[in-house]
Amino acid sequence: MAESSSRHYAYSRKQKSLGLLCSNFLSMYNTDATEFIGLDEAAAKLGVERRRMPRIYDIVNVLESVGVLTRKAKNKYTWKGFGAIPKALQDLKEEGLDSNLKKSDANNNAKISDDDDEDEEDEGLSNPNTGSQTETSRSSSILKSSSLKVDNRREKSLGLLTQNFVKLFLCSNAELISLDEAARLLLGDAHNTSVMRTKVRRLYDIANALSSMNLIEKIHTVDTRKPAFRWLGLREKSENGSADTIVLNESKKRVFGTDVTNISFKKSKVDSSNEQNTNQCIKPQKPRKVEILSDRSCSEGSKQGSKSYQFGPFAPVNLTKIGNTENGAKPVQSAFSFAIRSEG
DNA sequence: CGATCCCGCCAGCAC
DNA sequence: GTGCTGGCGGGATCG
Repeated sequence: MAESSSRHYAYSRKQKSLGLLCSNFLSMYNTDATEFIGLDEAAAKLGVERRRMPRIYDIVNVLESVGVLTRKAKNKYTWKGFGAIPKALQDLKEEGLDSNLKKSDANNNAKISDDDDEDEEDEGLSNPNTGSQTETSRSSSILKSSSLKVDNRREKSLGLLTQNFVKLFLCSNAELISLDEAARLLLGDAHNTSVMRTKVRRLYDIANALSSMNLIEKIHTVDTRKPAFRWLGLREKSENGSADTIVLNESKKRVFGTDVTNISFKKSKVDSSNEQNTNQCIKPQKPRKVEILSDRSCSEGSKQGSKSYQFGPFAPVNLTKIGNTENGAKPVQSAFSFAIRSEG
């Protein structure tokens, strides 16, 4: 139905992309009338074949990680809506910061060069609102050496990876994060290509889903080949939203891999095949124009007073720039101890 | 068993 | 051509 207007080709991968599917999913359910969601029903309405059911699971897992959904039972979810995102993000942020503080507490607070990057407990990653918990092995101590088999899958789940990815933004002063650096941070460091590639692959899925929610946005730098993602969070823009200009001052201009000297903006996927969606408070896929100046002291912090969860001036530590993104790859000190997990 | 969903091959597509 | 993107589905795991 209704092929994309920009290209006249019959088939385009973008029509089946995860991001578009996520947008359609949100458009369909982003109404206060929504209460429960059945996955079979959702798949049928969205025209998703049985074979591509895993894509539905992918989306749902990402949405659940930011509080939009809550798994109720098999094939059944409760719709929380975008209004639940701030709380979920706040919890995520606290978890991330708390995890970092505990980690660096042992040593002096000056440096964080932790030798052992495999001791961190995985609690603190439990999902925020757990009305009726059935599992959540909250072993808040080091006595979790028995049920490794069960936790192993959870550690690699898309949902957990999503939360850790979001924490990267919430708990750091980084303005932009590329998927490579995110993968490197989330893995610890120095991994073989295979593991990295797999992790990056998952991050693509997550980033696309988060982009469709406008929580993040893709940015292309002119220097490097690789793009990065910028955290948008929940910002209430004027509904007009015409050519918002966002200015980054000098201090925020640090990226994980690269200097942000010139940034060309690029509108992420977003095609027009998506028909009219409801005029809710938050609609997926809004075009945005961003311009980044070289240096200009904008109003620091306190972007919006009413909302919280914006970048704090604090930030853990040493998330300064890495030397080079290329294979010279300085192993960044793992400031995010919550995410590090060395499988083996 | 069916429901979930992790993994990574390999093709599409933007430079 | 290079290499970033990401559809796709096999197969492992869960309940």
